[in-house]
Amino acid sequence: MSESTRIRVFSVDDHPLLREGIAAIVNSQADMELTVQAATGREALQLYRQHLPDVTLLDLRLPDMTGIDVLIAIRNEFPDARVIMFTTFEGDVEIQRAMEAGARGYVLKNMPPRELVELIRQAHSGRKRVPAEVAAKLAEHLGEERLTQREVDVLRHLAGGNRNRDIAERLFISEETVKVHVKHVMEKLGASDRTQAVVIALRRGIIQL
Amino acid sequence: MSESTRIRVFSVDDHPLLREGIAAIVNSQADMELTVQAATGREALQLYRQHLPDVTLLDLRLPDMTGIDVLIAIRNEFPDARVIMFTTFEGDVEIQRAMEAGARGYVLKNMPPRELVELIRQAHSGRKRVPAEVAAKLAEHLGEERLTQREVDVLRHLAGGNRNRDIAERLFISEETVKVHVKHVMEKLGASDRTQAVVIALRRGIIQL
DNA sequence: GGCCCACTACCACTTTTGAGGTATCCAGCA
DNA sequence: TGCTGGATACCTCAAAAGTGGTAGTGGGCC
Repeated sequence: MSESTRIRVFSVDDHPLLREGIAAIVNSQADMELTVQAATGREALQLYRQHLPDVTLLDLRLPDMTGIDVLIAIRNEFPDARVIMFTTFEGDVEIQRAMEAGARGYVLKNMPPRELVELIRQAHSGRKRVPAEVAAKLAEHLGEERLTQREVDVLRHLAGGNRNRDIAERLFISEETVKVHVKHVMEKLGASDRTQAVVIALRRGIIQL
Repeated sequence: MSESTRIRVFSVDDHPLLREGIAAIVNSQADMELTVQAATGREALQLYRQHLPDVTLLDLRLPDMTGIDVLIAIRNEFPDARVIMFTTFEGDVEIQRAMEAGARGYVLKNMPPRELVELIRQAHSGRKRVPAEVAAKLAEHLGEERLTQREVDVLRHLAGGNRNRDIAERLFISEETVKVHVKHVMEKLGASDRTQAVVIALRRGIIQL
């Protein structure tokens, strides 16, 4: 296989040791090479433009911005960009948002190297695939109504330990309206009280710690 | 430097790609080598006995047990074991428990490779060191009273969305006693309500999602 | 023996939450 | 145009949470 047909892989992750591992695995394959690496979102955007890689492995948590935002920015400029989200986190909402933003895959970091390179090949050839494990997470909450922006706002304040009255003040609405939002949040998440709502939201990737 | 004086490193982590990265970095050093790897706690204990490595890099989150438990088990059998905790998580309570259990270091996974190998050398030569970043986390809550076992029990039930009455039933105590525990938890964590107490506890590594 | 601490328990009281319901306004859509 | 969904608001009422204080019991420690 000639140089020019190798899949050029771009790795974006703030863990140097993990990038080292990716480099080792990718470069051990005859049909691909790790062309360039980045540790932050800003760096990722800049280097993407410079190198126009074939496949990008993108971490969800970066020091300066979220992987989702990087993904959106890249696909905004380059709609054909083939990006695989590569992360430890498995909240179904994060998976869903990534796929909606045009990710070609969503892989957990504990994935065996063999499967990772296979996914890189699949993403490169245009297929959109996620491992069964990830798909299952997504399927868990398929039919469910998702939270509105306002509800997520209220949820974040809940996590901060604010009383309904305080939330009302901060959002410039009445306490009664806050109660309505809280009620809807609990209903949609299947929580029995605000505390459980926050825990479920954290688990599902709706809010972050 | 002869073969026999190389630092023999043991890596325990359920992320194959990260282990790959550690292997690459460690083996690139003249004075150390990655001798053996494990992906689970059970495996770690078994392989430790077989290989008696000089320095162990131990992940905090493993599929079958916590890294702390593995650390305790190892140091129970081999009190001189030199173990460095190696993890993404930075709750001060987890750091504290690891150091109390006899860890020689506590390193975040986003650490630059150069510093990691330096820490391996330091741990091997008997020094107990943590990076300033980690030490700062520890210092944040130095003088504070820690939660009792019972309080942590109650906290876990809080996170599950249980009412005081339900917690009382499950722990076979009165609801009034539960209230006392909840009050103490909130006081010690500086939380204004049970929801914030749970969020703080998650952030500090007192409970897990 | 005496002391401290964790756990337990009960009482009284206020504040906050959560469950009902109804209703208006506005924007987007069929 | 009429319908729907989201955000807003107000009402009532019961239940739960949170605050304050007092106190017994058993273990461990000086």
